[in-house]
Amino acid sequence: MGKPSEQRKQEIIDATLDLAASLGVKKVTTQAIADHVGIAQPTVFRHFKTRDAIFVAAISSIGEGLFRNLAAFFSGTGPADERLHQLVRAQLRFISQNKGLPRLLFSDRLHLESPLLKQAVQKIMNGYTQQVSRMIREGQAAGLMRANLDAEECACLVAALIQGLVMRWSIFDFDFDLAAEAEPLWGFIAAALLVDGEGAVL
Amino acid sequence: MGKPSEQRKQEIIDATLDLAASLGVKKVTTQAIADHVGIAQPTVFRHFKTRDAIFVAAISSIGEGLFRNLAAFFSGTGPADERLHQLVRAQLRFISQNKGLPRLLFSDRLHLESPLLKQAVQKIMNGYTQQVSRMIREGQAAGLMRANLDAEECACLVAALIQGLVMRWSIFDFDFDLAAEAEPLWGFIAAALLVDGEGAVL
DNA sequence: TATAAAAGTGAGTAATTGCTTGCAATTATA
DNA sequence: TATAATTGCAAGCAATTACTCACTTTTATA
Repeated sequence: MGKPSEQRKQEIIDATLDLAASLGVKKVTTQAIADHVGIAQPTVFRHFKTRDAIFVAAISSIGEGLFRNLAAFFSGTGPADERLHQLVRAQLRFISQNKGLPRLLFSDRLHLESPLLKQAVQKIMNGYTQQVSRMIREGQAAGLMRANLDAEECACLVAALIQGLVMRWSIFDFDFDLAAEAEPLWGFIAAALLVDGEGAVL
Repeated sequence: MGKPSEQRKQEIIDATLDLAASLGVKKVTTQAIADHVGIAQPTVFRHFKTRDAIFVAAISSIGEGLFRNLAAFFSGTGPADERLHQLVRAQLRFISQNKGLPRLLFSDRLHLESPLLKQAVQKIMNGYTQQVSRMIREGQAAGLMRANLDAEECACLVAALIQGLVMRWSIFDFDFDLAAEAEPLWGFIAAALLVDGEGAVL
């Protein structure tokens, strides 16, 4: 009967993310996945009904991984500004170790071909901005962040900053240290959000 | 002899951008381009050696269009902060009218398949951040922007903000008014960069 | 108007690739 | 051990698609 289904599924997902990182989404054919896992190509379809379903599962898997990594900062107990700082750092670190994420994020498979895949990403992004805007409101309530800011709008822009940075990283072939960008990035965000932000050093 | 080559080339480029905007890059087949222009599919290859060459030409064309739209703000005579504000506004307006740009930008064709295409984009991005960092240095010299900021780093982050916003726009099916985001976006940038930024209303 | 070059096309090729099918091997369980 | 379910695979189908070729039509120009 071969390996149990759940284990194989995860192997297929991992192979997909590995291959996406190194080859790009387009080249992640079901044959390539099968070779990487070490099974025959039709066997892939024993575990996923369609190729798209594999990508949806991969996005969900990596999304869950990201949230598991960031959950501590979303709901921690320290001051909101420090938690946001740590969040940015942890997020860039996580992404720099999961290059499959930007590959999937910037694929046209996501952008028009697969509504399901897009929905999965929209869900992740909405969850993220919701958590960040909550943190910003906490920071405002504590007098740490400027009260005249629209928390939700700011959360979107913080997300945009990170995504834009990741996109630059992807376009430039992952050839700079993404995690190292956390500090100047935080300098920028702090300057924009914090009450005493004008003193930030970038 | 049919239409002169230069004119047909532009028609093919325009068709490519139109189709990319409405269908996504993957579905821009040479057949679809030919249909859209009103010629036979092999005729496309009279004007471009390969399909990739069409995409490279399309990116270059839209990049030139963008710079033509922004040139006035790069080298204007007014205060640097006002020019940057207008730049952001003009850029979002231009992109919102050229949806083919994000489609190409977020395609995996760009991200791994076609080194030439990626090079074209890298060139555009480098030119952009160079101009913006020059503006920021002008703003610093005029005492408008915080002197302790690294102009180049800030320029990258401004670019990242816009790209991230455009990406969000693309992922959410172009379903909000991108141009309208210019003002809150500028509020955020102003808060981060300007000497009196702490008073900015977002 | 004659000519050559360029633009255009119908028909076809080769390669890729998602997915199916019929059948064999393996394993859980009764 | 017998049975049923699941996992696995070799072979192949059907569709797509970038690109070629032999040939015709159009146009510039000498």
